[in-house]
Amino acid sequence: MNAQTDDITPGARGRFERMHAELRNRICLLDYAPGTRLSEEALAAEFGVSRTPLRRVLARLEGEGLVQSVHGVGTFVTDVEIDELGQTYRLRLELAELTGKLDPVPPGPELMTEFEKLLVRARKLSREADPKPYAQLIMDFFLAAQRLTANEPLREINERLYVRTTRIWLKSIFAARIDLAEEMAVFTREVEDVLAALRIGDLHAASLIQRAHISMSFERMRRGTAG
Amino acid sequence: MNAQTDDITPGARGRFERMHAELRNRICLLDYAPGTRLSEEALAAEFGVSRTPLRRVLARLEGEGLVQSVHGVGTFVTDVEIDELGQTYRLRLELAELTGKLDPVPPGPELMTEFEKLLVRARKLSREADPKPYAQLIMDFFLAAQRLTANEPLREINERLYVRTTRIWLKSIFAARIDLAEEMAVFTREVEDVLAALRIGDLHAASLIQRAHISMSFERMRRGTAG
DNA sequence: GCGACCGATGATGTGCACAACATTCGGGAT
DNA sequence: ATCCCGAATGTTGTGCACATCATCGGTCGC
Repeated sequence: MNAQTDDITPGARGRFERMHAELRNRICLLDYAPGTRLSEEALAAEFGVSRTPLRRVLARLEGEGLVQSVHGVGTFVTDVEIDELGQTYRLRLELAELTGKLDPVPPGPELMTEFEKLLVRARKLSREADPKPYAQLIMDFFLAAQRLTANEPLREINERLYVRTTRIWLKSIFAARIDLAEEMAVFTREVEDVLAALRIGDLHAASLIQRAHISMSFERMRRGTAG
Repeated sequence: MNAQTDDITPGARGRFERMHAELRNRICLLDYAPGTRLSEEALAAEFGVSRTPLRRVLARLEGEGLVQSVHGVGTFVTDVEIDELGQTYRLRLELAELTGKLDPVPPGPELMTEFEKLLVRARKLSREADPKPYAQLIMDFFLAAQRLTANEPLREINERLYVRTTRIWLKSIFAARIDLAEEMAVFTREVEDVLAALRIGDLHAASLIQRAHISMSFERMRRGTAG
């Protein structure tokens, strides 16, 4: 997810980072839905390594709360129950606002261009059966917004909570109860509003907008899942 | 660090948890100072296992930012430079206050008793050459304060940031520039004030007091280290 | 027929030998 | 004397065989 993740670092460390990033992406983009069993042997064969280094990757993912290994049964992509999801979202609300207050970094022209491209992508994205483009767009927007703070620990924590919750939210969205087109319209509006705030240099406002949208999107999910 | 960490869970999971907790404690209590090299073979022999499961523990610790492994060189206890330390402390300030606002849990009589015991320990603790009792007391106070919120993700993140920073702070304290007796007097005052706030049921005030003390203690460390 | 037991099966966990890598130290050419 | 190269050493990383565990299905006893 970080910038240096996708480069072609040689050696053992590079292999580890690439496998880790790849598996995390698959989990976040719902290639592996919550509950899916991950075969160590199959993944090891796919990446062309033995089980040993792959298991190290899985151990890291387990530390991040994305998978859970059970002796003699398998390693499964974690799911998150509604209670903990609510706690996490309430925390993400506050952290989103902090992103605009703690070590804020005014966006340069290239970052502004990136936000504009994200807005174009959001407007173009039509109804799709595959959750992947949605997940990718929303994650790219999240990552772009992360660049508005220089506080590295805050970014790390934000990412940590993001990958644990958004895939669950995305899964709920596609589970049917929620109107997908409306959800994307709301998201497009969020990008527009954040972009407007950034154009006048008000980072705190941008973070408040995101805070509001995180809150509302969770509320929509909660209502859609409950009925 | 959690309650279920120190129980005697059998099987592979239990061994892992126990080794992990033990090594984390040693790092946090400065048994292994920043920069120390950890020998996989020696630790494996000590715990009576082979290198394989021990390496899994080290991988977890690396994910938590407590150690770093370098191929062909060794795994070393991490140090934190002043810049990132400042970022982390600024973040911890905000999170400390959140602990009083997000899912607050009024302390029961047993927790109040624990705080009172901590106050007694703080008052008794005289000048010592060994940092361990100080580290243990401060950590116990931190853990007790964590029980004032039911927000599990917040607690997890608080702990994560705590273990990464407090050992560095403690190391600086014992590096000489800072008056140890005065530092402990300030800490005792913090426990007293938090206890007073809890007695009248004002959890937000308790969190604000802790926020203030985190800020001030970092400032004292910064000044002591800079000169 | 039904239930309990047990063996087969397939998964993760462990131990060990070896590979890859970085550092260090010593010897030889200049 | 100095610099460079390479072997020796010690470390983490990898591959593989086996141990341990949970699950499932068949079979035996009742």
